[in-house]
Amino acid sequence: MTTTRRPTRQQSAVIDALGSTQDFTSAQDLHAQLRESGEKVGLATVYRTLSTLADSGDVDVLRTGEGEAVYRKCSTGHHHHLLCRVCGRTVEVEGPTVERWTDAVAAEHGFTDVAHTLEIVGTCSSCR
Amino acid sequence: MTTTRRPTRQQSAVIDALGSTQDFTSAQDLHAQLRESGEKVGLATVYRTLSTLADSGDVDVLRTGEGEAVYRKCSTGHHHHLLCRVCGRTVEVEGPTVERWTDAVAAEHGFTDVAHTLEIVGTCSSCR
DNA sequence: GGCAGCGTGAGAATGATTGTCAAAACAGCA
DNA sequence: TGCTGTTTTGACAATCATTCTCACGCTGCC
Repeated sequence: MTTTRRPTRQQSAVIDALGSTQDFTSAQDLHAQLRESGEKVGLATVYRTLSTLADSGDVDVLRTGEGEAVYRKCSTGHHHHLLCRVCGRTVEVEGPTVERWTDAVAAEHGFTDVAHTLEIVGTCSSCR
Repeated sequence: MTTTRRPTRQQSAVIDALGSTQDFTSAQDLHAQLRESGEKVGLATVYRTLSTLADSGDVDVLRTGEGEAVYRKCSTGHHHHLLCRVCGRTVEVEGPTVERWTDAVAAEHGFTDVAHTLEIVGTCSSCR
């Protein structure tokens, strides 16, 4: 993967399937979905494509309470997730405060090219 | 589990081990740690104890990026890590700002029993 | 002592994810 | 168009955390 290549049929299928919903979807579900719609894509390929996309920041990844990785297309803007530990519901939140703080702290310690991940887990009002 | 019972030796060992650090610790690590310190506790028991504690809300659980469950004794005052992506050096940082912000955001969305993870990755001054 | 009930632990089972490797698809070139 | 080296794919095996199973031992009670 030295250069940017045109996505293959399988990769496009994965991306399309992911784009067809707003929800977080697991690799397994995505694979089953592709199967049903007639696309022949191997499970390993689904995983490979997803992790590549995740690496390049084109999709969001997080873990459900059961430890399953779930993915969602969401390219615009950097944001964080508020996750319910009971029902798995997620809320997207933005935090200029945090962005500024992390940058400041990193700079203070001489770090550059800073990236960060922040995940908030709690119990949502309906699962109380 | 109809009545509250006195914790067994094994359960106490797990609780103590968990209490001996501020960090989130995986069940596997906890088990290894107990082994090293001479406590004979089965892995299954570590898992059982941890999930019981988690259920009763005595510990926080969340998932690492690798899908490992990590546990921490519920308390305030923890820190985050600033990680150099080149040399792997880590710096511990504290952030009342972030703590306050996450709590506020969570509350705003009706979330309770909030925990969070924040990791900052960058390039440190010597690896520039 | 003897019995009942629960916690324990070794190892098997499970399920998601990753690794392996031969075959297929593809790009560039003659 | 046919050839060749490279990349991607996919069936399957391997891995790893976690959960399940079930015989065994401990504790309290008669």
